[in-house]
Amino acid sequence: MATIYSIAEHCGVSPSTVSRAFSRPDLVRAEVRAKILATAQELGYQPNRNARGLARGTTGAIGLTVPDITNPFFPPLVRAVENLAWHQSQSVLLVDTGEDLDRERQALLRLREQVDGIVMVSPRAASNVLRDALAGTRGVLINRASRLLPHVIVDDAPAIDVALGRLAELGHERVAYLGGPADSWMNSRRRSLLHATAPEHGLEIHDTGSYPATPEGGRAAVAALLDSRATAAVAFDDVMASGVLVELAARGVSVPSELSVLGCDDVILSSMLNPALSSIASAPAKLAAAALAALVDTELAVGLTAIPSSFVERISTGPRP
Amino acid sequence: MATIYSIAEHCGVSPSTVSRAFSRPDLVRAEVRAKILATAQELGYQPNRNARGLARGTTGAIGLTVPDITNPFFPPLVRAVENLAWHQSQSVLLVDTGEDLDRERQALLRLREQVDGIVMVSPRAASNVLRDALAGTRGVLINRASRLLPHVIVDDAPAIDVALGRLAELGHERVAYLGGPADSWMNSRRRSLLHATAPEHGLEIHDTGSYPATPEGGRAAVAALLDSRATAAVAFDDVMASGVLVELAARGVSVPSELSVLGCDDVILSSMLNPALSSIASAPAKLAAAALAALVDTELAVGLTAIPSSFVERISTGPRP
DNA sequence: GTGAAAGCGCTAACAG
DNA sequence: CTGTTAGCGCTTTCAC
Repeated sequence: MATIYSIAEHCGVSPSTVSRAFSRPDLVRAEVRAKILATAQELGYQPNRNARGLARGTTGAIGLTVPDITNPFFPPLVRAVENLAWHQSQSVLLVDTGEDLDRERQALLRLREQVDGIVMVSPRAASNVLRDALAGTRGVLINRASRLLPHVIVDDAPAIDVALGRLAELGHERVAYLGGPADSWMNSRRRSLLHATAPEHGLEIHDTGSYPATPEGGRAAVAALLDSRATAAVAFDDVMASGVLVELAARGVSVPSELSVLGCDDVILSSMLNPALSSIASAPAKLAAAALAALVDTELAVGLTAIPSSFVERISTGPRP
Repeated sequence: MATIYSIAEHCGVSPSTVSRAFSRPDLVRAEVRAKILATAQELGYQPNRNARGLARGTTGAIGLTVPDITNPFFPPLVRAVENLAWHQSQSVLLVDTGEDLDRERQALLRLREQVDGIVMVSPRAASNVLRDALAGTRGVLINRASRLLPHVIVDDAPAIDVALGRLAELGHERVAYLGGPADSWMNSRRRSLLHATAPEHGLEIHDTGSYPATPEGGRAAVAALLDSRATAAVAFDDVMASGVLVELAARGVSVPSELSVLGCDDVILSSMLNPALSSIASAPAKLAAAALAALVDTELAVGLTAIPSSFVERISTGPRP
């Protein structure tokens, strides 16, 4: 394997010069540098990251923890993080915590030794636990406020405002909120935004309770939804909403003519459903970019970056029956 | 930060003893070991992986490249790989190549320096390019045969046999195959399996051509499908099939009463669709396990591990109209 | 500009 | 069983 030594020998210079040619090119005479880079190329040299990391105290990698990559909300986020990291020559260490708080903590302990910073999606863990597990390693929370850690969240306010406005325009008066997991930060957030925004549009919000953020959760919520006499429903996320659509179809309730349904997150899935789901869209690429920025920007010691969401109207929403 | 030196000092032993206490516990007297482990715990010691990697020539990480993690086929696979790796104290470096062959090659060059082995999902790249980029680093291909690299593929034969048998039983005679990307290995494989298996069930396969493996690809395939006068259609994958369902609904063709539709891969999505999609299921967890095993098992120098698939019948398939 | 030398934290012979 | 001694490949003063 090519090392700076083999290159040095090849070029008749010292290893330090080769090292400089890569890390501080300006400190090396142009022709020497050119020669070094050329033979590096030729020998297929790739710096050994362990060695570099050991010497520099840095790793060239960032950690990314998600609760369940199988949830369609995450892949676009992971993809965006990976992409951005790639372009800054960083690698991404991914860990799927399986919604297991203890495993999540373990993962942070393990990751913090091998990365320069960690992006965490953790809707449930107590943030002091996270802070302690990080032990000084830079960490950024996604979609979760915290007084202890920098965080980046999608701000659903604008989209919720638009969505409710649109529902009002369509003649709806009573809107049900099909809640997600009670301990999820985004769930509380969405619920309170709905309640806060509804009056401005002359709408009434009816809470149907908390359900798992799964298709089954959505199906289970339908009974309460039908009882509520609401003419439109907002589900905690699109995955739940998919279950709602399935269950409504099974019960012969047609969407949107008898009932309007909207989801949140606008995952890829939403446009594949039948009827295509109207949704409150987060912007995963922006979330990722903000998170990565916050990982570096120490100004933002414990700050918040908010990414505005938008409302995507498809065909699961229509006029009040 | 705690190191083996601080622990050694703390315990009045030499650094090497501390090192052994972790890597070769049997070589250290029990009480000494206990003391070391205790103070390690107390000091919050975590071995520095760069140092360890440098000294051992090993990294404790494996690479995983996927073409597009946003495709629902991949998250369960990624999850399974990550999970298994976790339990063997390995980390996973993920890279999403964005279906870009050149970027994929770059990624391998970069990864090979920082991992002990690479699991690649690469339906298109020439396998000699992959082999060269690996430059000796152990690499395993998923869902793609190769004479140059060890590989693990799902063997669709059993499930296709069952599925076609079932279609025959339901009275179908003419089945359309809605092909995926022409250069995808799995696409050719599925097509030939269908053609090979159909006669045994008295079925005729009609190829409708190649389409992108996207919902739009599926929608686009519908025209040819309807022209084909087939009464059942197998799509290259579930994502395409979702588009087929959408387009059929738009055209007022009802599934399964007028046309049966099946997908491949059985991604999570499939059960959320309306009607729920019958699908030829790969077993991502088994794929992952086999791939990881193949990464270690040098016996399997350039071998093949086949994972049998199964047929999941939902409600998009029914009797011939 | 460039080289020599020390060291990042850990492992792995090699002696005892 | 345990300590001593070299490195692993790269970065980084400090001289020249």
